[in-house]
Amino acid sequence: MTKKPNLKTVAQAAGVSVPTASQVMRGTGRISEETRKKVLKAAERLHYVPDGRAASMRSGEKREIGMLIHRISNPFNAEVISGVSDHLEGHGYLVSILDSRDDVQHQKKNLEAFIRSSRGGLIWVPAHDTPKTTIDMLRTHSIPTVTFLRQSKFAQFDHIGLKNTEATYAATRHLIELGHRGIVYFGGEPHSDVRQERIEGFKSALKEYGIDQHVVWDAPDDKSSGVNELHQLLNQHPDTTALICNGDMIALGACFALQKTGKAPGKDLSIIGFDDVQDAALATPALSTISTHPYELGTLLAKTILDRIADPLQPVKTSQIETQLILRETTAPAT
Amino acid sequence: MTKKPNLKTVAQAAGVSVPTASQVMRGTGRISEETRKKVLKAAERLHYVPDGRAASMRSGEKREIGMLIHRISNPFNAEVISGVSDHLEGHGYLVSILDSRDDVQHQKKNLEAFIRSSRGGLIWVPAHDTPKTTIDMLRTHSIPTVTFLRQSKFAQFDHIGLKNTEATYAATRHLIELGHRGIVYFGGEPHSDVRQERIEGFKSALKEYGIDQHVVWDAPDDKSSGVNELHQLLNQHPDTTALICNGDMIALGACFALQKTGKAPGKDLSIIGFDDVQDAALATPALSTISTHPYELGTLLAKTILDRIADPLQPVKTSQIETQLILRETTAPAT
DNA sequence: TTATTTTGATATAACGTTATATCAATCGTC
DNA sequence: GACGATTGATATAACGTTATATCAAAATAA
Repeated sequence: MTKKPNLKTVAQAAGVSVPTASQVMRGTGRISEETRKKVLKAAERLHYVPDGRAASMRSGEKREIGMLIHRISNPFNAEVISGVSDHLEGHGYLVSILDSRDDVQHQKKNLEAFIRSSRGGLIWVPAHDTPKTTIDMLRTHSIPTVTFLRQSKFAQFDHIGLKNTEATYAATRHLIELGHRGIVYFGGEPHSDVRQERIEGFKSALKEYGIDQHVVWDAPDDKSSGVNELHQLLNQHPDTTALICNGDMIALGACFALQKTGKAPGKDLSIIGFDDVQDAALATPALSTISTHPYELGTLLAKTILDRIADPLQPVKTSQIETQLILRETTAPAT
Repeated sequence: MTKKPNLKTVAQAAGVSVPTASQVMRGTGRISEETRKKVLKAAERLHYVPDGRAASMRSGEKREIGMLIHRISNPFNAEVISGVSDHLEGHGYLVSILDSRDDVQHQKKNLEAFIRSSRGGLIWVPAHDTPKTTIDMLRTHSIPTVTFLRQSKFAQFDHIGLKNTEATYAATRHLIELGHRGIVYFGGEPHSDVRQERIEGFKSALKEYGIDQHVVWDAPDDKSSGVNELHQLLNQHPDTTALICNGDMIALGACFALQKTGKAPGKDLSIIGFDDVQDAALATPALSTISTHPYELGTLLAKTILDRIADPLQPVKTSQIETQLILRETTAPAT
């Protein structure tokens, strides 16, 4: 087993100096065609691959961007990742993913390791209740950072969010115009800022139509919680005719629970989800929902962090992604 | 904005030499309590974080393990990742994920960047039709590598797979004992080795009971393909009474398609999935399926790569994870 | 011809760590 | 009180690159 080749090995094999070999590998400097070929041939023969650590340490360039997100298996996030990767790989970056599991302890550990590893930038969904110390740690090391979905309370990072308030406003308004009055906001954690924005839109639509009272039901954003909590909700608020859900998974769970009791989503209870995951369109009945544009969000994230890296001192930017109300089979006029 | 602190800064602030500061930070060497405190205080005050690149380059230790997988959003993979991370984080490693999207081009790019970045090891699901050149690249740089799920044809890496053949053998046998004779293997790509193993078990069970003829139906492993292809399958093979599916998603798709025509999974057609994703238990009717143990798989992967790193020359190891047939509501005696 | 620029390469130092060797000072031992 | 052992620190070099400065030789200009 031969030792791992480095520039020195290559240079010796090609009969040139180390800096010359370096220049050939990077295509910089003034190099004659003859020596260029010699070096490339030697590199090829030895299977030389440059050591990114050394290169990065000396040049200061970091060719890797990290994403730290709350749930890696979330299909929405997977689409965002695709958008980010496609764009950044085109610019010569490697994109790697860390999973915080929405847990501040994991997140802290990950960020510490992240800082040690000296990556070029961070695309981040802050975990719920991220403490100020964690933010400070990032700020201190002045790492180019863009957050998405959730915005940190404490620090000024570039941010790209969804038009949450507009989205639920439009959805609620649509339900009201279908004649619904008993509309409940279903799902999400009480302390979530994103959810707060959505409830904002929900409430303002109700208010606009003179409905002052509103019901918000807390529940985790997954399918099983939709299944488990629906009946409790309906028992406690029997005049409910429609749900605005905090996510598609809990909405689909609610659909299942409803069907189990012989009732039909749409006909007996109108349900609107959020995210437009693949299953939403495939479910029976197909779920009405709010579509965001995760791939485009990813592209925008990539552009934003490249801008931030290019000019770390520019003012902080915030943008919002448009959403779209998609009406399928789980929404119908109130009876 | 102050410059990023390094060991030199810290050492100066504490009035000691650089090596001393280094030893304090790592807790090695002989250091008096007094200087230890001085250095730690200075480090704290300056928010010092060591540069992992430099440390790794000098010491040869790599504290980061990469996972390169085919679909990051697959819930099965998400569980595996949890298992790997929990174990390796306990050993001081950072686990980062790359997504190959099951595309050999993406995979190649990712691996090249991976090699440049000098990580400590690779946990890998090779993309379909991974070419020999890609394998050779990995071999040449002697990166500790463990594959899972899919085994490379060309190279000898440590590998952890599922007991695919046993799993489908047991499932098929169960269906036969329920009286089924028209059993079809549904889903998967023709050139998949994993699938081939599963078909092996399927066929050998049939053979054991004197059923020589068998039907295998190719189809992508997702829900929509289950929905779309079921009727075609049933038209072409009207005597089908049971399906062994290549994955839960296509199985759930088949359930939906069946229900849409007024028939009932279990009663009119027995269906068994593979993976036991969260939705399998929540669906109506609940899906009978084969459970693998993704978290345990992850733990085993972590242990395996640690062993490989500790002793790169030890013989290649291969193991298989047990599976478990889980009977829910989509399997019933043949009528 | 001599002076000047261009070409193609190299020498040297630096990035931020850690491994190894070394060293003075303190300690214990007989 | 002379000797070796231990303690607590440091000097030096090395990891594999790249930035900068330098330099001889060839080409061009005056």
